[in-house]
Formats: sequence, structure tokens, C-alpha cells
Amino acid sequence: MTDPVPPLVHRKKPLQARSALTVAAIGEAAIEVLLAEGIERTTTTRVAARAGVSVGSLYQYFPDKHSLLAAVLAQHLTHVAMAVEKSCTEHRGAKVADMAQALVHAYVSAKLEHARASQALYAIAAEHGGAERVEMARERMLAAVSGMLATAGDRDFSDPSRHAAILLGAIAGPVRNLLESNRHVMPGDDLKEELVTLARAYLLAASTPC
Amino acid sequence: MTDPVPPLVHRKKPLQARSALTVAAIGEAAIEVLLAEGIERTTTTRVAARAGVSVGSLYQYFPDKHSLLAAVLAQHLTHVAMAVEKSCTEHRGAKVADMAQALVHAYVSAKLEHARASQALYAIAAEHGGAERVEMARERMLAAVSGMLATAGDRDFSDPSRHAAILLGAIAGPVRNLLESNRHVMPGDDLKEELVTLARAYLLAASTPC
Amino acid sequence: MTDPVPPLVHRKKPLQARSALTVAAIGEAAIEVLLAEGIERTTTTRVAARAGVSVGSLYQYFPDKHSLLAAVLAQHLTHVAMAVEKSCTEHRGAKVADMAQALVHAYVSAKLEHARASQALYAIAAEHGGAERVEMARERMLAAVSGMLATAGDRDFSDPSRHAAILLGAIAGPVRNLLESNRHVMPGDDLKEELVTLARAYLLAASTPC
Amino acid sequence: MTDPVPPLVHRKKPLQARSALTVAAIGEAAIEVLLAEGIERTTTTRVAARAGVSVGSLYQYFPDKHSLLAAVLAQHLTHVAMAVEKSCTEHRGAKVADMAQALVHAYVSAKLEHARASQALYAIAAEHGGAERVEMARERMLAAVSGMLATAGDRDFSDPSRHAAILLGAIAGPVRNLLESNRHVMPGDDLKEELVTLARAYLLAASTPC
DNA sequence: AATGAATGAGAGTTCATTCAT
DNA sequence: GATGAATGAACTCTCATTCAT
Repeated sequence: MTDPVPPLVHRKKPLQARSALTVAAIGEAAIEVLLAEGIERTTTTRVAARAGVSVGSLYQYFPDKHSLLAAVLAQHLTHVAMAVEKSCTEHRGAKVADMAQALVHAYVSAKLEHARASQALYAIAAEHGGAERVEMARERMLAAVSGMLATAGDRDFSDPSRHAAILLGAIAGPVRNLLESNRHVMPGDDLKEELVTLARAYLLAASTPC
Repeated sequence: MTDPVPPLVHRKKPLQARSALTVAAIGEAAIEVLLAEGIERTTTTRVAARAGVSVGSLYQYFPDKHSLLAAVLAQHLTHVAMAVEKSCTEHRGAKVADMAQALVHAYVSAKLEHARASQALYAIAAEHGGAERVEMARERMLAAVSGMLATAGDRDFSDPSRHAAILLGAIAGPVRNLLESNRHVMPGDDLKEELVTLARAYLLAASTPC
Repeated sequence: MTDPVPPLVHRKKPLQARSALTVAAIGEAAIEVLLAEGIERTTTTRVAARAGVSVGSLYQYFPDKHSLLAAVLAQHLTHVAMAVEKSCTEHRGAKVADMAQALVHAYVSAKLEHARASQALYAIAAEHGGAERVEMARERMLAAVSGMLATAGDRDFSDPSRHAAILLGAIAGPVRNLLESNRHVMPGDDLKEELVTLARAYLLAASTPC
Repeated sequence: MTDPVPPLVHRKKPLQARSALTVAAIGEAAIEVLLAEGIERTTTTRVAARAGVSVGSLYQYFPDKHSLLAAVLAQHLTHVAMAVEKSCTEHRGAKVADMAQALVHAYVSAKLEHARASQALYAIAAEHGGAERVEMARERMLAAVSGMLATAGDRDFSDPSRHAAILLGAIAGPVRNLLESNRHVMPGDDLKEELVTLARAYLLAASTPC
């Protein structure tokens, strides 16, 4: 939108245990307020109150509201990206069917594990330099997935980067729908199963035998 | 978040040509401001200014900011949902491969046709009762798609409604990623082609021959 | 308050019958809106709508909102003042007991006859140059009453003007209370009777036999 | 008009001395602005400015404009009501002539003591739920006065509650007239004297000897 | 370090008034 | 003459941010 990717610095390094706890509490509180009140009513005062600290303290740890929300978003994105990266690293050289299953599990589990946060953060993603951060996380995952695809033991991919992009998007879409629809239409395990079918079918269709 | 689906009424019926133009201009302006400034800076005053009318006029046509954004979102969602419904109706009884292609074309074209609007509206979708409206549009499309799947000439689906949900999500995900990443990584036609592959592969994998 | 007594001119003389009707309708509408919505929500548009005319028409007859409300107030005040003047003229030379009765009847009847208007107008009286107009009406009534008292056939008043002021205030107070308390505690006739007792007692106490 | 009696809560308890001073300053300022500019121009911003604080501070102590004005009105009404109650309690069992004098003194003194506030508040009384509050204050005073009348040592009242209502109204009317007419026609002491005459005359006329 | 009262720019919304039709 | 869409100043209220305590 308007702003370049801001540096995302904390005003202080939360070296002491106390500080770290406070920062964590504020992050939690932000998500809760986001879910309970919506972005427009997510104010620094309300977040501080929910976290049980004063606004002043909040500003001791985050230079402004922007940074607070960006930090919360970044943390979540990093969590998911790392889960994907780990899984991709572990399945280099595997068969595509296994890659598909592993990727779906890694991604969906990481998302559903923090379902509430995920849901809340879709709202931030569109603002606060969120788009850039989301983009960056996607790049990381894309690199990991296309790297993995290129090493598939049983299939060749003509354009691993493109296939990775479609694959990730195709997995993320239904997950997002599930998280955003309040009444959870489908249990997480069914979702995973169905997405494994999807991922496997796509990867096979998009590749040729070695 | 907090509010139920609001009635989405215009304050006045835009019967006269002049009014209709003004309403349209305001809608356009809302999207432009949304894209240029982000939601937080999308104020009624700015939208009115961009539309070349006074705030007062804006409020003559929309009871409040909420309704304005909701109306813009609703218009877009309806456009896409109708395109999908039309395509599904036309392909009842067809082969799944054709269904897949038709659905992808219909959805992606409708989205890319109003790419700017699409992109801008993801931000609204999370607020302003947007979630409910998005949900409703999804229901319409789901019904259309699962209805179509059930009539496939060459395959049987055990649970058309579930498959429809996954399919739509899987198509929407990559489209969304494309729209949200500012630098358009992939041309629209390539995207369609790849999604057709995805959709066909999934539908075949998820069904059994008649 | 801030402004001197404004000239209270209509923009046009309502010579034609049509105009006179419209003016009257607007006046009525103003009172209704005042009662139904309170001053703060008494807008020119609402008054015009209630009167069944356009805002534009309202402004054809009244130069501004101020004048409209002032005119409505003035009309009511004049009505009451005239009733009092008439009664006072008719009872010059009478006995104070009869004067008291006549005055109470005239004043209370005039007020209760337009109870709704009376009630609504207390709100205007404090603004819109209302104070001055109320003052002027009081002067007229004061002059009439003290003029009458001075001619009493059976008693002498040392300071008719002061006695008139107290008398009028003492009658107006309970009437106002009755009108302002929504649940009408006392029937109008009981009020009159009680006020006659009050007025007679005061006038006798404040005067000496001839 | 539209609303029930609002709870009249301050947003924060003005426990600290500083806060209490600020709240008081805002109340004072409200009265001054009311007198200087009239209700329509009595805006929260102007009141805050006159009080020497920011609008934000005003809203820290009063949830909305409504409550601010209501609080100021309530304070004044309570002051007067308490003065009347005190006087009535002290004159239970007294002779009606003494009761009359005491009541007039208590009421008129309380009003004139805060003449400016009194005058300003007549304007609020008609709006902002003022009517209800005024009504409540009147009830308190009515109860006190009729309770006192019932204990009169030298006279019997057939309907103390009705007599109390008329008496209070008859005293309030002239006081109001005096406060509202800018040029003070009559000194306060003369007014009191005249009202004592009025009150005594009425109470005697409305009662019978024991 | 922590607090939370104070600030004031800025948002949403209304409404008296005008004027092209 | 009548209409009512358009205007934009002004109002109420919120909230990110600061700083004296």
C-alpha cells in the first residue's frame, strides 16, 4: 500500500524474562482483541488492557501500533513458513505422493494449530505492510517447495517454481475458507485428506515420469 | 465480527440517470481509494473527493461508510457468483474435464476482469460484515458447482458438496495470490491453464467412473 | 443570548389562500416534529416533510430556520397574550375575586387549548431570540393585568405592576409544571379551581379595601 | 423526548484531586458557554476550550455531551431540592405562616445563589432527558413539602399533595420570570417578601383551622 | 520501569441553505 | 412556484501517542 516494509524492530531487546513475557502477553492480547472486536476497534489501549498492562508499557515494547500488528503477523507467518521449510527439507528426494502428503500436513497443521490467530490475521494481512510480509513468507515457502519438487525421486517437473506456486495456493485456499467460515463445515482431518488427494493429483498431472 | 448481516439498502433509489452515475462514481472511487491508500485511510471524505462529489452527496446515497463498502463488495461478489452460476448451468451433464475448464475460465475471468476491485476488496472482506457476504456468495457458488458435479456425464462423485468446496477453494487460492502480489508473476492465461490442469486432476481423482 | 430581536418577516406576504395554508401547515408540522423528536432533531427537512412540502418551499415562506421557529413561538404567545388582554379589558372595574377568576380562566384555557404547542415551545423559548419574544408577550400581559388591577372596584393596590407580575408568574408556574410532566397529574378543571383560590387569596392579601 | 432517564455515570471516578477539579471546571465552563452562546452553540469543543482542557479530557470524564449537560443539571436540581427538603424537615409541626416563609426563603435563596446556573439550565431542562430529571427533583420537593404541610400545627389540609404542587409551582413561576428577564426588575428581597405574602395567603385559603 | 491522564488531529455524520431543473 | 440533490461547515466522538508522576 503506502509504506515500504518497515524494519520491525522492538524498541528494546526483551532480554529479561519479564519483558519477554510481557511482549508475548501483548501479542496474545492483540489477537484476542482482533477476534473479539474486529480491526477497527482494535486499539492500543484495548490491547494493553486485555494484556493487563498500561498503554505506556505497550509503547515501551513496540514503537507504534503498526509495529505491534506487524510483529504479530510476522510471528505467525514465520511459524508457518518454518513448518513448511522443515517438511520440504525432510522430503527432498522422496516420491511426489509423499511430498504431497507431507506438505499438506505441515501447512494445514501449522495453520489449524493457531486457528484463531490465523483467522484474526487475515484482516491485518491487507494493511500495515502486511502484504509485503505475506509475500516474503510466500517466497520462502515457494523456494522450499520448488526446491523439494526439483528433487522428486519419481517425477520430473518442467517448471517447479510455477507448480509450487499453484500447489501452495491450492492448499491455502480451502484452508482459508475453512478458517473464515464461522461454522466449521469440515473437520480438520477430512480437510487434510481431501487436500492430499488434490495435491497428489496435481503434482502427478503436472509432471512427467523420470 | 460483531454485527449481523446488515440490510444493505441505499438511502434513495437511484432511479434517475444522474443518481445512478453518482452512485457508480462513488463505488469506483471507493475502490481507487482502497487501492491507493489502504483501508485505514479510506475515509468517506476521501472517497467523496475522489468521486468528485461532496461528503453530503455520498451520504445521500449510502446511509453510512459501512454500507458503502458492503455495497461495493456485494456488487463484486455477485458478479463473480453469477458468472460461476451461469457456467455451471451451461455445463450440466458435461464431462468433468469440460466442467473443470469451464469453471476455471468463468471464475478466473470474472476475477481478473475486475482485478483492481478484487484486490481492493480482500481488505473489506474481513470487516464490515464482509465475512457474511463472502460466505453467502460462496454458498451460491458451492450450490452451483456441486449441482453441476452431480450431473457429470462420465464420473460419479460420492460427496459433490465437499468436492465443490475444495475445488473452489483450490482455484481461488492461487488467483488470490496472483492478485495480491503486486508484481504479477504469471500472465492470466498461464494461470488459467495451470488451474485447468489442477481442477481436472482433482475432479478425476475425487470421482469414480460411472 | 447572542442576537437582538430579529424582525420576524416572512419572505413573502402570504396573500394567496394557498400560501396561507402552506404556512399554517408548516407551523403545525414544526410543532409536531418538535414534540416527536425534540429540538435537536427538529430540522428544516423534517419539518417540510411532515408538512408535505419540499424544503425549498419552506424556504420560500421563511427566510431561515430561526424565523420559522420564532414565528411559531410568536403566534402562540400572541394567542395567549390576546386572550389575557381581552379578559382584562372586560373586567376592568370588577371585583378582585372576579378578576382573579377571569384571569385564571383566560390564561389556563389559552394554554391548555394548545397544550401540545405550549409544551413544545418551552424548548424554543430559550433560544432563537425566544427569550425576547417571551419577554415582550409578558410585558403586554403585565400591562393588561396591572391596568385591570388598578381599576378594581373593591380594593386598592399599592403597586399594581408588581402584583401583576407575581400573579402572572404564580399562575404560569403550575400550568407549566402540568404541561411538562408527561403524566397529567391533575385535570385541567381542578387546576383552574385551585389557581382561582390562589389568585384570589393573593390579590386580597396584596391589597387594601377601598 | 425520546430517551429514558440515562444512568448519569461519570466515565472515571474523580477520586484524585486533579480530576475533581477538572470535572468541576468543565461543569462551570458548560454553564458559562450556555449563558454566553445559547444551547445550540454549546458544543463539547467550546466547553472544553472554555474549561481550559482538551476535548479528549472532557470525554474522559463524561461519556457524551448528553451526560455532561445532564450532570450539570442534576447537580443544580439536587442542590435546590436538598435546600427545600432541609427547610421542610426543620419546619414540621410549625404554623403555616412560618412554613410559607421558610419554604420561600429556602427555594428562592437556593435559586438566586446560583442565578447564572439556574438561568442557563432552563434551556437544558427541555432536552437531554432533562424533563425526567426535573420531574424527579420536583417529586422530591413535593414529597417534602406535602409531608410538612400535613404536620401543620394550626391548619388542616384536605389534599396536602395537591396544595404542595400548586404552592411550589406558584413560587417557581415568578422566580423563573425574574431569572429569565435579563434586566432584573425586582430585587431578590422584594421578590421573597412578595412570595411570602403569596404563599401565606394561599396556604390559609387552602386549609381549614384545626 | 510503569502508569494512565492529557492531547488534538482526524474520522463519521448531519443539516441549514442554495439553485438548476 | 415548487422541488430535492448537492454542498461543506461544523459537530460529536475516538484513539495513537506522549510525558509528568
